[in-house]
Amino acid sequence: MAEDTARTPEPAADPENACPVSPVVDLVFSRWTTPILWTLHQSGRMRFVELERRITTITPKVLTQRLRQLERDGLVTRAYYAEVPPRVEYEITDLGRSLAPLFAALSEWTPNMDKVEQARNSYDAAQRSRSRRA
Amino acid sequence: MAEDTARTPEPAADPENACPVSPVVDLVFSRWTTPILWTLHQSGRMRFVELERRITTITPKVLTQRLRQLERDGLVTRAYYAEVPPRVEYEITDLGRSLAPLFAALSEWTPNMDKVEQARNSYDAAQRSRSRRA
DNA sequence: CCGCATCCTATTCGATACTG
DNA sequence: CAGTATCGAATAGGATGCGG
Repeated sequence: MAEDTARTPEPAADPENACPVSPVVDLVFSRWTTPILWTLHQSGRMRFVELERRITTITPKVLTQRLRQLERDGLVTRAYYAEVPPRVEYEITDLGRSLAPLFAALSEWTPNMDKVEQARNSYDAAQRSRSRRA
Repeated sequence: MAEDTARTPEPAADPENACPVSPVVDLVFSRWTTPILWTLHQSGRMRFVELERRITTITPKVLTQRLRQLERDGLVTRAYYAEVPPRVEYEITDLGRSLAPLFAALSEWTPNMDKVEQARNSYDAAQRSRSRRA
C-alpha cells in the first residue's frame, strides 16, 4: 500500500465547532493546493511536467499526492493517454471553477500585505527594545 | 528561548511564483488561525479562556502561539490588565476585519461541500472496484 | 513521461507539569 | 487566569531509485 492516500487530512472535525468554514479551508488551502488550483484556473488544461515547471519548488511526489487528493475531491480531472511516451493532462472541473469568487476575494486582499509587513516590523522592534531592558 | 516564535512559517516564498495569493493564504489559513479569527470576528473582544472554551480542542500552548502570530501580523490586538487574577483580552483589528469579504466568500461556498462529498464517494467506489479486479 | 515505493528528516502538535 | 517549559509522538515533506 502507498505511504499516503489521496485523502484530505480530516482534522477530526475539530475546529469546526467554532468555525463552520473549516472544512472548506482544509479542502482548498491545504499546502500546495492553492498554487495548483490557481495555475490550472489561470492557464487551463495542462500536463504533469508543465505543472511541475510552473510550481518550481514542488517535488513530483508531493505534486502527485496533491493532484490525487484534488481529483478525489472533484476539483480537478485527470486524463491519461496511453501513448509512448505516456501523457497525462489535468484540468480544473466546474466545481473547481466555482471557487473563482473565493480566489478573487483573496486577490483583492493582497494589497493589505503591506500593512501586515509594517505590523511585523513594529512588533519585532518592540520586542527587541524589550529584550534590551531585560 | 521559547520553542516556537511568533513568526509565520515563511515557506521561503516558495509557491508564490505560480500563485500571487500564497502569502495571504499562509497568513489567514495556517492551522487554527481561521477558527480564531472567525470567533473574534463573530463574537468580538474576548479573553483567553473564553477563546479556549469556544475552540474546544485547541491546547493553551498552541492558542498562545497562534495569538502571538496574529498579533505580530497586525490582525488581532492583545490587552493585558495587571489585576488579580490577571486578565487578557483579545480583539480583532480593522485589518483583521477587512478579511470579512474573504470569509463571506468562504461561507458562500460551503454548500458545495455536498458535491465534494459525492465526488469522494464516487472516487472511492471506483478505487475499490479497481482493487477487486487487480 | 508519469508516478509509485522506500527511507529518512524536520517540523509541528499535544500532553503534562509548573510559574507570576 | 494566563501563560511558559520540556518532552514525546505523529506527520508532512524531501531524496532517491525503480517500473509501466
